[in-house]
Amino acid sequence: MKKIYNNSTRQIRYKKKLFKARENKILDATRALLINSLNETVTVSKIALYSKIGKGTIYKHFITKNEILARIIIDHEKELGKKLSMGIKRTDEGQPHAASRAYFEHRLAEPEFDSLVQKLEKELIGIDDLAPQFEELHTIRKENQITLNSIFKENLTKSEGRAEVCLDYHHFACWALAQGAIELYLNKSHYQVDTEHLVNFIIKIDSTFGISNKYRGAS
Amino acid sequence: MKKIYNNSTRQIRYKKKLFKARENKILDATRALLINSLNETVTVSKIALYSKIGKGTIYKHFITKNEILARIIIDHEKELGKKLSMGIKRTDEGQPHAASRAYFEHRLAEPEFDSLVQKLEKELIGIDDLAPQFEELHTIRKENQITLNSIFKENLTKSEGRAEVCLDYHHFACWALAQGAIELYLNKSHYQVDTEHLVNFIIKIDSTFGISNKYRGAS
Amino acid sequence: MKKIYNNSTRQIRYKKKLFKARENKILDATRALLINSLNETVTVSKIALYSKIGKGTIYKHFITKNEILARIIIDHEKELGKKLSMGIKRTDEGQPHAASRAYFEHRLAEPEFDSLVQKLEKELIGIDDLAPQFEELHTIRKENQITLNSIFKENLTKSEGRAEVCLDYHHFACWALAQGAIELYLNKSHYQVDTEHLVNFIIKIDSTFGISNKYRGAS
Amino acid sequence: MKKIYNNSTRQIRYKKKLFKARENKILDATRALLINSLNETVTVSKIALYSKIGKGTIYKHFITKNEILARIIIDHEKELGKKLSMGIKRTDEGQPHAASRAYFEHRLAEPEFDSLVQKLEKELIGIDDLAPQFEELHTIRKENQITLNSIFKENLTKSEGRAEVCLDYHHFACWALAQGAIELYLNKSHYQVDTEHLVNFIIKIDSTFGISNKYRGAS
DNA sequence: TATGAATGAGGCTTCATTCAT
DNA sequence: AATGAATGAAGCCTCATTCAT
Repeated sequence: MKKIYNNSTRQIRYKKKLFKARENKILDATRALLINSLNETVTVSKIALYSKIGKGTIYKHFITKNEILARIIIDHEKELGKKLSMGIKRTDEGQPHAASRAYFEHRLAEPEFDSLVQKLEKELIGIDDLAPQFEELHTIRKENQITLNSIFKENLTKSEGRAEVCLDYHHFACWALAQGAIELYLNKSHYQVDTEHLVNFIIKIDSTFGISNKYRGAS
Repeated sequence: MKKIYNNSTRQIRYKKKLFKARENKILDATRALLINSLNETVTVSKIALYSKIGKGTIYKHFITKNEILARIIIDHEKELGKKLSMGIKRTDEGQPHAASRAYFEHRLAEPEFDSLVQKLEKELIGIDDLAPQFEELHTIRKENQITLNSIFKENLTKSEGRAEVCLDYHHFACWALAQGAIELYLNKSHYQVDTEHLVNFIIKIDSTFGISNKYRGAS
Repeated sequence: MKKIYNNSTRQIRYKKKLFKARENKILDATRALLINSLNETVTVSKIALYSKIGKGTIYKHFITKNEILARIIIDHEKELGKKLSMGIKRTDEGQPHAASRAYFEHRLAEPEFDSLVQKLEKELIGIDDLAPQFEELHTIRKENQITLNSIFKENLTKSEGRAEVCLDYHHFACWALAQGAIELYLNKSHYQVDTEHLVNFIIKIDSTFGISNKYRGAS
Repeated sequence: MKKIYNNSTRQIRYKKKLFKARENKILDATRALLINSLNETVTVSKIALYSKIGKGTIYKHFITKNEILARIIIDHEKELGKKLSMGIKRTDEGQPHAASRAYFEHRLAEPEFDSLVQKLEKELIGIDDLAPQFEELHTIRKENQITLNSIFKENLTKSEGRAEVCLDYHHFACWALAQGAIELYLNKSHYQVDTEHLVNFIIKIDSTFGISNKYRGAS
C-alpha cells in the first residue's frame, strides 16, 4: 500500500514539476520574444512556437495572453523584492549602500527589459480582468517601497537628523533616477555615451541622495 | 489678367490653409483620443470620427497611421524646443533657472501625455518606414540637448569651474529626473502623495543640480 | 447648384441601395448555407466566401455573427406577418380560411428552413447582446398572434357562440400543429409518406379547428 | 481452483457493474448539464468535471462526444417505448387513454429536455460516424410508432369503422401536437398562460383525436 | 486502467489601408 | 479633392481528441 502511495505522490510531484517547468518555459519564451522583437507584436502563436509548447497548452497555464504579460511584470517586481532583501542583509553586514545598489542593479541590469515591463504595465492598466493581478503588483511594490524606505531611514538617523525631509520623497527621487537612467540608457537618439560610466554616476548620485544639505529647503 | 492670377494664388493659399488646418485637426483629434482612451486602442476610424474628417482624407495627409503618431512625437519635441528658447530668453533677462524650469514644465504639464508619447516612441522604434521621422526626431532632440547644455555651461562657469564633470551627464540626469517624475506622477500604486508638492520638489532638485559638491566625485 | 445637389443625393441613394443589396446578399448567403450545410457549422468565413463579400465588410452590416442569425429569425417572423395580412385581405374578400392557410403555408413552404430558424432561436436565446433583437422578435410575434386571433374570433362569432373556449388556446393549438407538421415533414425516421397530402390534411384540420364540439369540454 | 474462477468472474462482473455505473454517471452528468446550461456549450471537460470522471476515461466509454449525445437521444426514445408499453398494459386494464397519455406525459414531463433532445437530433443528423446510432434510433422510433398505431386502431374499430383515414396520419397528428405543445410550453414570447392548463387541454384534444367526424373529409 | 495535460485546427473579430464614387 | 464602404491578414481563444504517466 505504501508503495502505491509513494508511487502516486511521486507521480503527482513529478507532474507538478513538469507543469511548473512548462510555465517557466512559456514565461521565458515570452520574455525573450518581448526583448528580441521590439517592433513586431508578440503573439500567442509566436510564444507557442518559440517555447515549443502547444497554443492550447498555454491557455491551461494562463487564462489570457494578458495574464502572461501581467505575470512577467509581477515576477520582475518580486525579483526586485528578493534582491532588496539580500541587499539589506549585506548592508547589515557592513556594506553601506548595498541595498540601494541592489535596487539600481536590478533595474539597470537589463534596461531593455525593465523598459519593456514598464511599457507593458502602461498597456495593461485599466484592463478589467487584470484587476487582481494589479492589486498583487501594487501590494508587492508597496512592500518594496517600505523596504527601501527603511534603508533611508537608517541612513538619515545616522547622519545629523534631518527627519523633516519627507521619507517617501527620497524613495520617489531614487525611483525617478532609476527610471530616467533606464530611458537614458536605451534612448538611441542621445550622443553615444559610455553608459556603464553613466549608470555608475547615477548610482552614486543616488547613494548620497537625501544627504546633501542642498535639498533641505526643497521638501 | 493680374486679378485672375491673384485670384488663383489666393485660392491656392486658401486651400493650403484649409489643408494645414485639417492636418492640425487630425493631430489634435489623435492627441485627444490618445489621452482619453488610455486602455482602448486609438484606431484610424476613431480619429476620422473624432476629427470629423473622412478616413480616406486622413490618408491624403499621412501615408500611414504610424506617421501620424510619429508626427505627434516630433511635435512634442519641437514644442519643447520652443519653450527652451523662450526660457533662455527669460534667463538672459534675469530669471536664473527659467530655462531648465521650462524643460520640466513642458514635460510635467501633462504627464499623461508625455508618458504616452514615450510609449509611442518605444512602439514605433524599429519600424522601417519611419526611419526619416526618427532621424528628424533625433535631430531636434540633439538641438534641444545642446540648448540645455548651454544653460548648464553658463551656470558652471559662473560657479567655481568644475569643467571636469562631463556636461552631458548633467543633461542626462536632468532628463532622468523628469522622466522619473512623470512616471511617479502617474503611478497609481504608490502611497497617495501631494503630487504638486513632489513635482516642485523635483524641479527644485534639478534647479540646483550639478552645483552640489557632492557629485564631484561621481563623474 | 441644383445639379450638384441632385448629384450628391443621387449618389447617396445609389450607395444606400448598394449597401442594402449587400446586406441582403449576406442574409441570402447565410440562409442558403444554413439550409445546405446541415451538419457543418456555418462560419462567417463561409458566409463571406459564398456571398462574395469580404469578411470585414460583413461586420460593417452586422456587429456580430449572431446578429445575422437573429436577423434571419426576425425576417422570417416579419414575412409571416405580411402573409397573414394578405391572407386576412383575401378572407375579407370571401376566401374563408385564407388567413390561417397563409400561416401554415408560410411555415410549411420550406419546412427545413422553418425548422432551422427554430433551432437558431433555441441557440441564440439567452445571449445577452441579443436582448434587443429578441425583444423585437417577440413584439412582432405578439402582433402576429393578435392578427391570428382576430381571425378565430370572427370564425367563432359566426358559428354558434362558444366564447368559453379560450381564444389564445386556438392560436396555440394552431401553432402547435404547424410546429408538429414541420418536424414531421422533416423527420427522416418516419415511414415515407406523401408529405404534401399530409400537409393538406393538417391544414384542413386546423381550418376547422376550434369549431368542433368535441373540444368544448377541453378548455 | 474453482474458487479462483469464481473470484475472477465475480471480479469481472463487479468491474462490468462499475463500468456500467460510470457510463450512467457520464450520461446523467451530460443530461444535467444540457438542461442547466441552456446558452453555454456543454463541453467534454465540463462533463468530466461534473461527473467526476476523468476526461480520458470518458473516451473509454464513448469514442466521440457526439456518441454521448446520440446515446442520450436514443435513451429518451427507449424510455418512451417503455412508458408506452406500460400505458398499453393499463389500457388493457381498463384505462381507455392511458397509452396515448403516456406518450404525452413522457414528452411533456420535462419539456426543456425534450426540446433539447430535438435540437441535438437536428445537429447530429448527417454526421457520418453516427449512422449506426441513427439507424438504431429510427428502429426504436418505428417500433414506438407501431405501438401507438395499435392503440388508435383499437380505438377506431371500437368506433364506427373509419378505416379510410390513414392510420399513420393519426400518429403524426398526435406527434405534431406534442411537438407543438412542447415548443409552446417553452416559448417565452407568447402571452403568459397557465401552461399546465394548456397542456391538459392539448392532451385532451389528442385523446379524442381521430374520432371527430370533422376530419373525415380531410384525409 | 484512469487520468488530465497537451495539442492545434478552426472560429470570431479588429483594423490599417485601398479604391470607386 | 473628400469620402467611407470594402477588404483580408492577423490576432485571440475554445474545445474535441490524443497520449504519456
